Amino acid sequence: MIHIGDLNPIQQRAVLFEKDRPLMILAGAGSGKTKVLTYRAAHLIKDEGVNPSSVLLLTFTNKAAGEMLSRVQTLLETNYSSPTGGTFHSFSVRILRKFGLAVGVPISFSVFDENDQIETIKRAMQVLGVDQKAMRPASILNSISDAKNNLIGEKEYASYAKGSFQETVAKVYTVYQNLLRQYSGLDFDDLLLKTVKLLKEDENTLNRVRELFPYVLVDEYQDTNKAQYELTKLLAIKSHHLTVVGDASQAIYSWRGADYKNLQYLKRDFPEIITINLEQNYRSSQNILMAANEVIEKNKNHPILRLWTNNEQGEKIAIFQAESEIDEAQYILKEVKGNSRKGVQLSDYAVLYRTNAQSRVVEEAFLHDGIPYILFGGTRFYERKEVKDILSYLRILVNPEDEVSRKRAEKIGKGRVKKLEESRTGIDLQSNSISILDQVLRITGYLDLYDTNNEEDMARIENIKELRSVATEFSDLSEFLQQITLTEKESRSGNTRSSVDERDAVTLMTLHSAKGLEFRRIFMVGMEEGLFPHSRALLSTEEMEEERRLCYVGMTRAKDKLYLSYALRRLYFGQRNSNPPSRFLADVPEELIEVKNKIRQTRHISEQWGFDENGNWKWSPDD
DNA sequence: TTCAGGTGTATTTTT
DNA sequence: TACACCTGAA
Repeated sequence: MIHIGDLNPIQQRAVLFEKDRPLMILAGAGSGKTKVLTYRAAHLIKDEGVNPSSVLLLTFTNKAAGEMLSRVQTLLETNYSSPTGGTFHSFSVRILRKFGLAVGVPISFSVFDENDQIETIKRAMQVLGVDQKAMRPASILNSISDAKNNLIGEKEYASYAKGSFQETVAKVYTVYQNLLRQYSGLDFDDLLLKTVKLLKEDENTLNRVRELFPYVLVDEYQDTNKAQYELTKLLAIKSHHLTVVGDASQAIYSWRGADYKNLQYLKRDFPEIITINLEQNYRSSQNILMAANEVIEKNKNHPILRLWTNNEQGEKIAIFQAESEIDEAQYILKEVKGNSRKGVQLSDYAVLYRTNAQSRVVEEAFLHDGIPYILFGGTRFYERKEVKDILSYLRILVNPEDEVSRKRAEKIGKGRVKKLEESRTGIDLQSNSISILDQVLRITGYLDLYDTNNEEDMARIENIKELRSVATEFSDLSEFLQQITLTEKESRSGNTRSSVDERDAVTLMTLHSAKGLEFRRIFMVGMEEGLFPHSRALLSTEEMEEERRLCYVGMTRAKDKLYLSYALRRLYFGQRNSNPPSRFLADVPEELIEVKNKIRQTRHISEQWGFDENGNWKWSPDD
């Protein structure tokens, strides 16, 4: 038996719940959802005798997948092999490599990332003579991606298209798909789409895959899109061996096609599904939890778990009214420095903001005072120029049809591509990825482009070395290329900026990237109408609810202390604005708040703003 | 092939 | 304000 003594009774029930029945675990923030899911996987294997490789764990990020697998492994101890796990996308790649031919997917397809997609869209627009200034390729791609996420193919889209925009999209969509076929390329969305298509159309494969993975466990189910929903349904509808974990209140990716309603749809497709709610929170203080509850309660369109905790009441929520964005940053600085003397570490802090552009002011303040920080979300490793350059060489070797990569390679230098093509016959594509990579570097002389005395160039060379070390992990080149496009790597260069001890640093990131993480002390900055909630969400109830969920996610990251701040005047994209304080602030109950700035301590903030008796937004700063 | 200068655009970004 | 992208000239 696996040891479940450290779980609460409800968690235990979820872990031990009968294995042949579909189970939906609604798990609030900080309620131990990953713990429950990993324990359940371990329980199936160790106590129920399920073959480890028959257990399929699906998530959205490689990081989360990796962590789940290693946690299961720890629970199982050594004499068990690992369950199967990964992201929906990497799982799809594996299925398509093995069985994709049945729906016309070549084994060595290229995986097109967003950049490649845009390039292909541009090409399609060129073919059709669509003016790229009149219609932005990115917004066309958006519509196409949206359609794909909802399993709408180009023909079906064309039949629904209304108005000139959609009609153009429909045309581009068709040409785009033709180009992808020509290039032997699948974009991110196709990976899911084609896999669903394959399982729907080819019964042999469906049965085979069901045999291979009779037990399916999915984390963060509120983030699934239609394609992912269909995929899990296809896998589990017959066996009923499905466990999903999710929380509608933490759904913040609807703009990428995610639909928290999939949690409800599951009840329709699996009528015998049992729901277990995990509502005890182990992370936050009572005050933080109460405040977060009040904020999320305003949402009417989805179920809301009422979290509770045995933790201490804790400190009050600090609200700070800054004069400007610079003043706001100074406040953070002062607070961080003040507490560091009291034994609070820099790594206990995270500063969360709605938009990336907001990081700059905070960075400047930290930089000026020599406070080390880690900034999340720069250019991703596999999107760096030098990495993509080399990958484009490799991609044309594996898949000569890949015109997007060819174009990129030719931009580096036509001569180099020519040399590479001439040597093609001398390169054994069956040999190790790393040896092929080294041959490519030698043949193209790519490294000559960089000057070892130049600091920036050296960083690029470092990245290439990093890429080499990843290549050693894959023997098959085609598999290497397909998987790494779907993998985010921790990029070490250029992120930490300080000479001080690198391990202890404040974290700076967007609210979105904070999901799933926790910190002792959280600053949420820019709590202003138009910024957070963002101006784009102001007109739509749906989007406003998502902003509110985002606020909830941010607040529930904090264990001990939550700081909310806003600025009376803010310079944003070269414009000076005066935004009213965020409506979310007004939802935090008065008795949980301490107002940090001296100026307006006399008057309680909720008298200054909020909704008036007619439900209209009001704001009256007293100067 | 390279680079300077003009132009357009700026929400979030798991893969 | 800032920067990615495109264009055209050298």
